[in-house]
Amino acid sequence: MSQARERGIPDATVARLPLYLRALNGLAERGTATVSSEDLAVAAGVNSAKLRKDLSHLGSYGTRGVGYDVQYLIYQISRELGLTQDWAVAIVGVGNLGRALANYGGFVSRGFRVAALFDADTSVVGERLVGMPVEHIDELEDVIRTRDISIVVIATPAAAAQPVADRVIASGITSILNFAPVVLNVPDGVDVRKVDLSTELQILAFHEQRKADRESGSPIMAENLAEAMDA
Amino acid sequence: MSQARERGIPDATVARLPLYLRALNGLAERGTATVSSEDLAVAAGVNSAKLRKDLSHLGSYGTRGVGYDVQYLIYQISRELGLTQDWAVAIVGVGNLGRALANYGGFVSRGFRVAALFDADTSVVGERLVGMPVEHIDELEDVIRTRDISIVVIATPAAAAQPVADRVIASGITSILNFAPVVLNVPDGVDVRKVDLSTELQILAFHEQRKADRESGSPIMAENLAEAMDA
DNA sequence: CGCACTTTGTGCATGTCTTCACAAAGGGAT
DNA sequence: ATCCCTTTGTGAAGACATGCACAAAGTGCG
Repeated sequence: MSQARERGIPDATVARLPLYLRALNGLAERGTATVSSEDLAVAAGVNSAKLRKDLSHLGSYGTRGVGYDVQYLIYQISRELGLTQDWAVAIVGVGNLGRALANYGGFVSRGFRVAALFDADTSVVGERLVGMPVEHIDELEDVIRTRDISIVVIATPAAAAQPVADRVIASGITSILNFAPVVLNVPDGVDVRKVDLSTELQILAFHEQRKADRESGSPIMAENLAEAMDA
Repeated sequence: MSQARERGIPDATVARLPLYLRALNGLAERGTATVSSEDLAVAAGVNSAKLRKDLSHLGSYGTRGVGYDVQYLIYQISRELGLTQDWAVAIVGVGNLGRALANYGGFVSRGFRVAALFDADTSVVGERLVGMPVEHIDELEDVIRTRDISIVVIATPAAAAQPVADRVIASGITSILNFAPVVLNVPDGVDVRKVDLSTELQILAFHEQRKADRESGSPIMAENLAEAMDA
């Protein structure tokens, strides 16, 4: 049995568990009862050895010669990720992105509940969205405490992000999902995850450029030497 | 000098270059002419040794005893990321998320231009957004070719994402930014980057749960829950 | 010029992540 | 019960990433 359930799941593994969970939910919907690491790995788009090692960090939940019980594995991963409880989430900033997030089905479905919406713009305050009224940012501290919010999503313009972060941290929040394109300055013990649209595009552009270079470009590359000389 | 500009910048480095670029742009706006690796590292939220090693992969652009010239470094990173040219981007799926993306200032500002918007819903087609009409998804292949689109952003519902991916790849696209919560199946040579809202939340929940466990919790409880589930 | 000071660029050690490859474990058929 | 087949869980090796610590390189002052 070894040290399977000792605390300390690698970050890289934690980052992939949601992926496995989604693949498993897909299988469950199609009525699949058990799945091998090989099949699940394909569904999740990873290498099967990696998948097995990842799952081994949670415990020994497979059956040799058979595979993993889909429902049981869903439960185990959900529990490990903390999705067997409900997390109350607040969204700050109700622009297009905030609306997209609020409407996003995946939020509500599994473990997360949008419990508050905030904006600084008084022409938006009062509007109802997914059954919730948009509240003024002045209510932030009160609402976080009274509604037991534990995760805050920042979807404000860049300039507003740091002040909002400071305020929610002062109210006891230690988990922030930041969509604003700034590096948030936070004290130890506060987790910030950043989702950045333009960063992702820039990484794509880098690879796209390299592909273009490879095709038409560098005379130094051996494959192209012959053609370069023909010209 | 050594082998600075040989091809092969580590992925981890590429992923951080956009971060440095943003920090540098912030400094440039405030009129800073040069910056040390230490100060830039703080602005970008990384370790200064890592920053220097990352930059060393691009070449030797610093001056010992002084630091880096802000404007020059901005140019060098931009060039490496391929931002000195304009990339025509198409957004497929004009729901709240698609609108948020289209309106997002960061897109246009630096190297990227929204050149087409598509949706399958005929009640959305024809609407104008950031000066572009929303076009019907049937036009996808034609527009990609005639407008020289090189990057496609998928912001559709989950079920539509794979068919859209298949079609854009058949039209010659090799760079996709996917916001739909599915693993896209693509041939070799096609780059897909995935942005997943619920994955990020789940990772936060994991860490939040661990913080809670550490304060108040018995580590044995989890084991018992699992057994209760078996019954 | 020479010296003191700053800051880069990098060799090296350390740590983390990935992948291979296989022994051990279970299922099912005869 | 025995054998064969499938599939897990993991030790070990390799690849990759990080961070320390310092020599080399530059600035500017006296």
